[in-house]
Amino acid sequence: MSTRREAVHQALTASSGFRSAQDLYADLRADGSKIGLTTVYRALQALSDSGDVDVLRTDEGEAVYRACDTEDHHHHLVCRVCSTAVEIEGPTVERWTAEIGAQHGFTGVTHTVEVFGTCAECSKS
Amino acid sequence: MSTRREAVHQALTASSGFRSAQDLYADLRADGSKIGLTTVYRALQALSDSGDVDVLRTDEGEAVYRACDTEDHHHHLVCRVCSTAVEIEGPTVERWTAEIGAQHGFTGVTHTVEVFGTCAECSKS
DNA sequence: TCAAGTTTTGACAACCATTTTCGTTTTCGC
DNA sequence: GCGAAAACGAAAATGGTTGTCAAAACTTGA
Repeated sequence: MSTRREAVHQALTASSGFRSAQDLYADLRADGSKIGLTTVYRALQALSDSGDVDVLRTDEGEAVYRACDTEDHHHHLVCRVCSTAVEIEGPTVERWTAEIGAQHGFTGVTHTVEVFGTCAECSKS
Repeated sequence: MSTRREAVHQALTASSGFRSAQDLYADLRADGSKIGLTTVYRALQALSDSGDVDVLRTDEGEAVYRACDTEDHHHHLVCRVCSTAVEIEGPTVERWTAEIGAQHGFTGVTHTVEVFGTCAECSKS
């Protein structure tokens, strides 16, 4: 893993939430790095290809990334104020989606599940 | 509801799957309509604001729309080949996501759940 | 240590879906 | 019909993301 890719990965790990490529670029530049925006995109592409980071799309269509603890299949509970995310697992949903697919004769069934809310911290204000 | 908006709504209803604004624009023009791309976007915006159509984002970040039978909260089982979608409901997921949120002290919990697969028809080939 | 080849990088331009702008056309109430 | 208000559409602007390409950095073999 090249230094630049490491830097991007580290910048991501420094946050507990989902960050956009532009966010990370701004962070890195603010830290004095001379990294280019193109390289940030390339690093994130590579990291997501290798399964080291998770990607999802905001309602506005922007791609946001997160360095998760586990590489196993999981979902997220995301705070819509501070964007902090908690990794969640759930045999319940896995079973449910598989059943739904089977019931309608679908094969190769996969799913996307994301839960949003306001975290305890942010709920205070 | 204006004529143009109706035309867009109808074009959407003609399909059982999710379509992008660009798709619908192409369809309408192919049918001889002189509608403009801007108007298609405006119509879709209005339709989704009023809850008449559902929106979701593809992996590429493109917005796709669907005219669903029910206006109630529901999810979709989407064929990744022909994009046909089946509307699904599930007390199971609703309950599960609410519990997950509560467990972590999150308030105002919502969720997005989409199931993908290859439909029976498309599985044949 | 040095030169040639390979990989990585980053400035800039290109892309493409979507939004804005703005002048024109259509619709509607009277 | 008439005029105000809403809807339209062509073209330009926006903004995230990707492609291009020459320069910089790292490898390798001698």
